[in-house]
Amino acid sequence: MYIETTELIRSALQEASGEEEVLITDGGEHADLASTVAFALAKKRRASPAAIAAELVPHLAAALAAHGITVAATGPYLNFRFGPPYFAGVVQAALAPGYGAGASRQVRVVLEHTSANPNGPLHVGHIRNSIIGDTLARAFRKAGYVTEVQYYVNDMGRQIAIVVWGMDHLGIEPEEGEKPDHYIARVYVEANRRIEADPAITGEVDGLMQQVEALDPTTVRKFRSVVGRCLDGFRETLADLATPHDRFVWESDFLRNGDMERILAKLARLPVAHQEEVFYLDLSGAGIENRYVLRRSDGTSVYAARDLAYHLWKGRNFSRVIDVLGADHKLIGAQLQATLRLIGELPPEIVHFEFVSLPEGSMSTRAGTFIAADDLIAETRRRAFDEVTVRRPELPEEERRAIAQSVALAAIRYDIIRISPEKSTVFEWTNALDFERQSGPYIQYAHARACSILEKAGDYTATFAAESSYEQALVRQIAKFPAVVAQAVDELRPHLVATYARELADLFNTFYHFEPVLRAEGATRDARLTLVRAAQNTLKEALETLGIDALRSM
RNA sequence: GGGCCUGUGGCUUAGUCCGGAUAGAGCGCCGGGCUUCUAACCCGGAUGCCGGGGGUUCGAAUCCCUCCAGGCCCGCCA
Repeated sequence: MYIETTELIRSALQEASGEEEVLITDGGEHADLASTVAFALAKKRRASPAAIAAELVPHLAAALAAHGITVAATGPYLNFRFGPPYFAGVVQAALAPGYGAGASRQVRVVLEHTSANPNGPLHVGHIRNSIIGDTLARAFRKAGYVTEVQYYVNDMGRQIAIVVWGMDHLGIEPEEGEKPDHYIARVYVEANRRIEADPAITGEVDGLMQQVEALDPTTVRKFRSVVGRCLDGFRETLADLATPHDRFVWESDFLRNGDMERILAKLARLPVAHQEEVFYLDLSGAGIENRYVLRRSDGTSVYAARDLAYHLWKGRNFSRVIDVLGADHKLIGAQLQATLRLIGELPPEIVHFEFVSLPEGSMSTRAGTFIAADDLIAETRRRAFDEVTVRRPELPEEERRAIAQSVALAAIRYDIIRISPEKSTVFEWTNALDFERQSGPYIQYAHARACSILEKAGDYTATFAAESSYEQALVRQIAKFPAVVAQAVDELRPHLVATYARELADLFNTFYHFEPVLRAEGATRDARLTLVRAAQNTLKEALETLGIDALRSM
């Protein structure tokens, strides 16, 4: 309704002004929609913007009256107000299950996120990747795209070789009940310590890497075992965060199936290819001065070579390829894109997010200075449980536990997704554990309140009217949901959904605070209940797009 | 040194791509509201030369130039 109405006004403006670009902006408190086209026309027509605006009004009014839209000029601004048909239409649309979805389209999208090295547990930096990626994937699906989510498993890198060396030489055993990824981190940290003390070990690690590249069965088995164990740990964490993957793609598969050799052979024939000790590409033609090294002097391939094969495969099997990567991958991402473009393959669209650090400095798996996602989840659940127990002591423990789990997930996901990806952040416990305004639980709470009102209401007749300014403000926000989903997808900015949901909760809270629903009578009661239902459904759809449970009670 | 990202009240942040009407919000602070639909809530108040400077424009947080500060990258790691 919002999108359609905007288009209606756009064409009316184009018609009336003769301009292609009609400068539509949000009307704020002045209007539902506004246009500043009069400023642009002022120069051409050598008249004052206000006079031009006033002159356009009758033409616009005539064109839009049938749709219940009124027009007024406030100085140079053309202000449009949507009428009762709009408000009624919005509420009606918002009652439908799945509100906000775009028309389903036959575009296959592959979205890669997280893809952390399996050398230690996921930490609070990694899960920014998971949460941005997963929210984006949910938005894509909501917008109507067929979306497959993949995790690219780096199962043959140096880090893994270091863990394998540690397994063979250090005799570190898992502790009772220790998650495998945490155990592997201990081995990795200790192995690195040994390497620092005795650089000769690096030679042994190199040997392991050569053996795995040569597909030596024993070495391959060792690598697989380490990676598989770590991944088992990741899967638990990712399940806790509700950031699932449809497929885990193993890097070494592209070595085994020959894809990597094929693309390297193809690239070797390019004029930008150079073989001096190492095999590299000169991408200065694409504005990238750094050498893009694909093969070491000992003949083994580097990560970038396998990644090229992986992306070639994705590009040939999907019509859009999206990667969520840390900002530290910007250079290698640009090199990957440039190379694929060079050979006429589909390059990935990359969403980069900036670093998460700790107040005391940056996080490092190797140094053991990180906050594990598992610890964050456990602590947040504890806090949430205490909170639920204080508020709802009458509920059985099992139910409080279940609510706490959803609340904790909401707090964690929202705390991360609300921030624009390009902003670097510092992880603070107090922020992560905040369940008040501008938090996930705050939005969940608004939804639960709506559910509670509806439950107590019993039967009512759906009635579409938005009388008060509180009701209208709420309807205006409800109307924008489909546009917000579409925009989040178009611009690859999932945090727009987070901002939207919070504003929706704000407006709903204000509305029901001032407008009694259950105590209203007759048609007013019906209309308010209908609006509560529309708001509840929109909140639910928005929360689910954010990967947050829309609790009916909390 | 070069490249990319960021700089908005004490703190966290939306808005910046696509320039418009008094820059939104949360935390914290001050003051109010629970015999009334769950107070994880609501209402009111104080706090901003939108990093500095220059420019473009009728109009700049938003575009351009420049300087400053912070983060990241510049590996035969991933």
